[in-house]
Amino acid sequence: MLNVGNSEGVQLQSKLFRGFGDPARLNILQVLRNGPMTVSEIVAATCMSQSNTSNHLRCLRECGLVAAEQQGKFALYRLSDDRVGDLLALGESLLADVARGVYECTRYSSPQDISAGQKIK
Amino acid sequence: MLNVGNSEGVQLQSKLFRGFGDPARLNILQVLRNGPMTVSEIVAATCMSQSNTSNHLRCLRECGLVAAEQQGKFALYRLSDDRVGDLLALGESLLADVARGVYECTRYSSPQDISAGQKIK
DNA sequence: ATAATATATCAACGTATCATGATATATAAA
DNA sequence: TTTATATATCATGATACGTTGATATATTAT
Repeated sequence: MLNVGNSEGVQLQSKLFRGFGDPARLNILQVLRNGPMTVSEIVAATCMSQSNTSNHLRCLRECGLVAAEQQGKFALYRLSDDRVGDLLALGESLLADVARGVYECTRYSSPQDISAGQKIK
Repeated sequence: MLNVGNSEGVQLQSKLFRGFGDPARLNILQVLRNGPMTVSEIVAATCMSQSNTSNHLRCLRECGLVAAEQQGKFALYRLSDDRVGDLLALGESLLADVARGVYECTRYSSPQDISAGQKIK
């Protein structure tokens, strides 16, 4: 029953950033910077499965990071706000200077990097 | 600069954003916006345990989001780059417009809100 | 009508991740 | 020296998360 990040603002903001913190969702957001895309196009661009893409799109849509527009049997998704792209750009700018540290960070970090590395036993 | 859109760039950037996506780490980053603080001060400001704070500080430090300076038996932490604060500010700005959606998003979202939060009445 | 296409939904399982708690290290004071 | 204070480390248990795969829904074509 710990109260980590007890402030409502921190909780909400962490959920917002979590939208950017998952590789699959970030991948979707990045490809949408090129302009609106249908789900099929996003699937092709990200090489993710259809259900996985749709699952994450729902999350991104509910969180207001992307917006969807139904067009016949297609669903056209777009970044909902310029600041979403701004955040991605700012993240890129920052990453350009801290990339080495991020890459080497193994604690509380990306699972793929750990499993790809040597196992310690 | 990074070629975002490729999978490696997305992986790295997702790790970067994950630094902001955890409530505990975000809490630390937010309090550090007020200026450099020792670990004890961060512990007091965030109401987190000492070991938990230290664990997350290590991650943030290794990822280059914060910098530490040893001063006697104290360790003074600060945000490493202005863009870290910029990202937080931009997140707040965006959140001001999408907060309702973020709050209601239950899939791929913050665990504390579900388990510790009050049920819908 | 049926079939094909596009997207959404959701349960379930494997695993990454977090907080804890004990311990280690280091510096400063007594 | 011993004690207190400050911070770091790390194994571990609990659980939240993401992918998969099956299925549902909806629209368009035949």
